[in-house]
Amino acid sequence: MSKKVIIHEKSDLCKGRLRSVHDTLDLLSGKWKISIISSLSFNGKRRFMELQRDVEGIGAKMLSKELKELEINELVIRTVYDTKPVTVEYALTSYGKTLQSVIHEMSKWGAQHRKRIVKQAHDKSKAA
Amino acid sequence: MSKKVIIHEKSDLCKGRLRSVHDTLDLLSGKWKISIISSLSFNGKRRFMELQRDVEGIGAKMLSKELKELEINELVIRTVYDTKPVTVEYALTSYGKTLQSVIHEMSKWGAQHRKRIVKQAHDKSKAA
DNA sequence: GAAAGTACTTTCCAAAAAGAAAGTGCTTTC
DNA sequence: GAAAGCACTTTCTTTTTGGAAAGTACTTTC
Repeated sequence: MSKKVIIHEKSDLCKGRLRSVHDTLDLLSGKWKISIISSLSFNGKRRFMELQRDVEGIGAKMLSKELKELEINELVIRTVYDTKPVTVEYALTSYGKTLQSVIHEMSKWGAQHRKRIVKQAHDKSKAA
Repeated sequence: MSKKVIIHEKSDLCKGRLRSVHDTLDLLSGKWKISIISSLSFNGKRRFMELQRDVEGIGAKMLSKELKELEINELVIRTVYDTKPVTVEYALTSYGKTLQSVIHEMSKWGAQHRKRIVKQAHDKSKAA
């Protein structure tokens, strides 16, 4: 159950930073993780089906796989309630919330990049 | 030549942030981009073969593909010198350098995450 | 008692990504 | 003139990823 914690191996001094960036990147990559984290961060606790409805387009298999990976990395906790039938709730851990600074930086850069690309496209169409 | 600028479509208000994060993530994803950026950031200008030696394991096809994507997104400039045979140099653009804040956040988080995971593994082996 | 809902897992398949190897065209070095 | 270096591209094969559909098991509602 613990092999999905991807950690990159390299020896050099300067390569430590590279490895760290890759570790973070791998944790967030895949089409769905950011959307899942975002829903959890916005809504607090969420059940499987709720998440599936939040994250449009995701199938049960993918959702279950992504949640497992997030759980292994301790970003998300899964709580099972002994009701009939069982209720399962997912939530960000407080550790998961520490990712928010990273996500915020990415969001800021991404927003500004989009503006740049759109402006560029606009300028090009003018030139023609 | 300009279709590789990946921009996600979604309508909602809150989804704008999601889209921005995905834009950034897509730009940096793939096994090699971060390593290429890192070599360029450390060494300044670099030629194709130098990069291939810097980034261990990368093949010519991948290197050329990744460089093209970075170029399209204006993170890297490619300069051809009219020597015989031609000399080609790659370098980060000043815009490319603006990514450094994002990369730095990822690096910080990744380093601390690794510590956490290693400590956890250590604690577990003790308990056994 | 049939349908629908929750929480998944399993199987099967198609598409995409990645790597290995060879090829191109030109030049300098031995 | 053979070999090797630069900067790639092309082709072919393998691996990985992702999705659709069905299945499991249990329960509440009509």
